Amino acid sequence: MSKETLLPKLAAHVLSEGLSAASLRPLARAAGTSDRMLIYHFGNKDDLIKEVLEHISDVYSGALDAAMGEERAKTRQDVVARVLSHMGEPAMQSFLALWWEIVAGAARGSASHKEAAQRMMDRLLDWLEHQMPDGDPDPKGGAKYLLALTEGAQMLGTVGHARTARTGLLASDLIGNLAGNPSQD
Amino acid sequence: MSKETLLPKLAAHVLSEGLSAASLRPLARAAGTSDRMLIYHFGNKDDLIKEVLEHISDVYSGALDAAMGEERAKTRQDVVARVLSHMGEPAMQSFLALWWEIVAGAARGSASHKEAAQRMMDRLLDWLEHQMPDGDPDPKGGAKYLLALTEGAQMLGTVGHARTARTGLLASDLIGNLAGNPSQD
DNA sequence: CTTGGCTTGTAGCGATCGCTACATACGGTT
DNA sequence: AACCGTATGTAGCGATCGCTACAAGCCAAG
Repeated sequence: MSKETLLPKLAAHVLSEGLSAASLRPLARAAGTSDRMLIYHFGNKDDLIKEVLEHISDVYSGALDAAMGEERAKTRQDVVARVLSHMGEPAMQSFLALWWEIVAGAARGSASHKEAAQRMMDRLLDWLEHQMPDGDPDPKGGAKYLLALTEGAQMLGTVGHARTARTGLLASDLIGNLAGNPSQD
Repeated sequence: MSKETLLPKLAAHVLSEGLSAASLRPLARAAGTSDRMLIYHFGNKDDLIKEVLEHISDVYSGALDAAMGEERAKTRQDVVARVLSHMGEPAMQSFLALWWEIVAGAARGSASHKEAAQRMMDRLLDWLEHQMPDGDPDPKGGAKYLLALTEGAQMLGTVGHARTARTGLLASDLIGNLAGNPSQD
């Protein structure tokens, strides 16, 4: 079984169980091989994780492409709503959990975590720029602004401050009418 | 040696080495005791970490109080500048690294991580409200808004997107003149 | 002085960690 | 047929993990 065959299964296991639970033997079991073979293919665990993260960031890029949305958003609030609904999908939950582990790794100085995180933010930023409304006065800067805002809101939701995040977005004066379904917390 | 004596040393070790490196024997060494005694005092590792995180969130509250600032900020951009300068201090770096580990733990479903994170955000939000400009039309909502925005910017900085964060803040139309020292990334 | 409850040291258990040594099997080249 | 590089299984190494059993020391109450 080749690396390329292994990577999707390894990625699936990392997504569902988390980086901190990703040790060789469980990973191998999930991929239908042995720890012995994982080391054989990837050299050592660090390089394995590195490649898995690269693989995941590629998959993530693909998911963004798929959600690229044929028609542009009309307003910045539409963009925010789109991001939130995209990240709120169940399929994104395990990715979101992994995301914070990657950020934590980057904060602790891991180069591979930082690279993976950087690539994903590059990609997300790019996606956001393409989503910006037609007549937006500053699409590039606005995308960066919305990136910070939505990521912060995302984090707040993760730690049980979804209500804070929601109220904060409403108070941004960009998102005047995000009416509808309430949220816990 | 009592729990109360131990906690600051344990907290210091967790801050400097990270949660993922916090195993009983190194923790005990750092606190001048034995793994045996840590279990004796705290029951098990989970409860130990829980108490350490509670302790740290108390210390963090204190640090916020100390930085409460005698005079109110004049504008929302002042508030953002204050937060950024506060979190940019070297003493805050290890706390920031720990923070993302806590968020990651919360995202993976750890109740104690989530509680600690919630408390810290409660406290930071409170601090932000007190920092809001005098004539602000919506201090409570505005604080939540600035919380999401600055936390997102913080995260971007952590993963090597400091420049993105900076540009995003500039483009927020609230932070029109954050002139001065440039930043990497 | 004795007793009894805190506190602590020593030793070790079973599990898991990343990784390696060694041997074997297979498949194509010469 | 002999050979050789790639792939794989089996076994185990030394380290670390969280935690526990057992015994000894300590110090105040009786």
